[in-house]
Amino acid sequence: MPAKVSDSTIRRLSHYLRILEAMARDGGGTVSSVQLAAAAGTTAAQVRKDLSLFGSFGKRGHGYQVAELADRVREILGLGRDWRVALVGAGRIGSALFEYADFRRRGFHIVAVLDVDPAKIGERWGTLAVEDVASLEAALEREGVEVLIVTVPATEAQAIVDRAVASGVRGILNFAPTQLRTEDGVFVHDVNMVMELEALSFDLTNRIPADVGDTAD
Amino acid sequence: MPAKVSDSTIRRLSHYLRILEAMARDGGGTVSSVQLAAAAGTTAAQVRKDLSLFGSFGKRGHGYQVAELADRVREILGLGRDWRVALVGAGRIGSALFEYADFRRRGFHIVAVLDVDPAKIGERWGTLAVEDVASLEAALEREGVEVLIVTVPATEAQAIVDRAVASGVRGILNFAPTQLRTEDGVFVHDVNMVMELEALSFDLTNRIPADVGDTAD
DNA sequence: AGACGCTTGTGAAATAGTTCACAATGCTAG
DNA sequence: CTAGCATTGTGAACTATTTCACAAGCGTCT
Repeated sequence: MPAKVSDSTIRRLSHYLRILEAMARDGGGTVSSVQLAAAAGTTAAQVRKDLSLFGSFGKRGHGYQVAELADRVREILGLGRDWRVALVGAGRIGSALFEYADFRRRGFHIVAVLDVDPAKIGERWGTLAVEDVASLEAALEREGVEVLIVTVPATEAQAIVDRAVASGVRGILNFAPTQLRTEDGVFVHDVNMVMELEALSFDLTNRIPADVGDTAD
Repeated sequence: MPAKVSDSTIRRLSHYLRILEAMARDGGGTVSSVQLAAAAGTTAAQVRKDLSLFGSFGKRGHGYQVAELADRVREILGLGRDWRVALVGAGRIGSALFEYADFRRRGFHIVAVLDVDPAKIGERWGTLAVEDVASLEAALEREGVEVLIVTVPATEAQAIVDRAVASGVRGILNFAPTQLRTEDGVFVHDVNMVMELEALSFDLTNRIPADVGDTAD
């Protein structure tokens, strides 16, 4: 593994992978960096640079073998295995994620669902029963959970994450709109829909192509 | 408006805003860039640089007035108004977003919900009825929609977006895992949960602090 | 009123990320 | 077996973003 891989490179690899899988379904044999870049909305040089960080996967003059490159990217991203995931927060968003087929398809298996709400505890979700978040540690250890999906209110997220980390969780997908603090070696990725809407609001307000001047301020 | 504002700056402003609002609730009078940076997980210089792009909001020696800075940031982000939003895709995720209080709180009002599924069309969602996506244009024009939230399958997203853009939509929050193509002046922001999980998978696999060597490849 | 302490606002330096441009092939055809 | 074509892999140039470091204030205290 190269010492320095930027976050944007990883995100692009994930994007390439989705495209490569679609191409593989369409029976595609080879892709050039130019084609892959066009599909991903980036440049050919960027594609080649991204891939070359991890090895030499193409053939000069011919491009990349679609199926093989997909395998390599999957391997780089660590998707060659299954991940055991616990979902904390059995609300609307949690429920939507639980049903989200793309997670399972990528090897992320939700093996426990927890909530504080007594009305929810005991509900059957697929083959699982919603458990009391009081027994978080027990559930995480029982199921060998490594990744936590957090969809609880912002005020409760930190406490839950602290407990989960103490129980061995090392990766967190955080939907709570709060800045989580964790020790080194624990990775947190945020999904913040409000932030994206606000960025959209900024664009619509300030990045209008022509006319609006820069008279403000 | 300054000519060049990076996307990361905007995302941080959104983050600052959330922190400032929490501080305002706690009655906080002033913040220094150091305090704000600590809360946001960035540096004081970064905070000052971000803010200074838009004006001079602090007082030397004393920091920023919490309530006032929050107002300014809200204004920068274009949040001083309400946005009329349509939701296309009345599935699990759509339903979760519809109930998501933080959207409304920020002035994003869902004024129409559409789907293709005949079983869903006509369902009551709050004060709205789910409409047939066939009448997308009519709904968008009737409600004066400017922002679209897309939670349909990847295969259908592009067609819907094309129609919406033709009907005057200029901002799109895209949950479909696909690269949307739009004309200039239309802003697309993606929320890609699978990508975040894959980035997490990469981190867990490759960024383990010590021990794992770089023997691969 | 003047000096002091604290914190902003901001050029300049440093670091990170992207694009360019081309030599190094691998493949195919003759 | 050699020439020609296409496309990779990659140092070097460029651009963007972050961090540094410090002069410019603002308010307070004596």
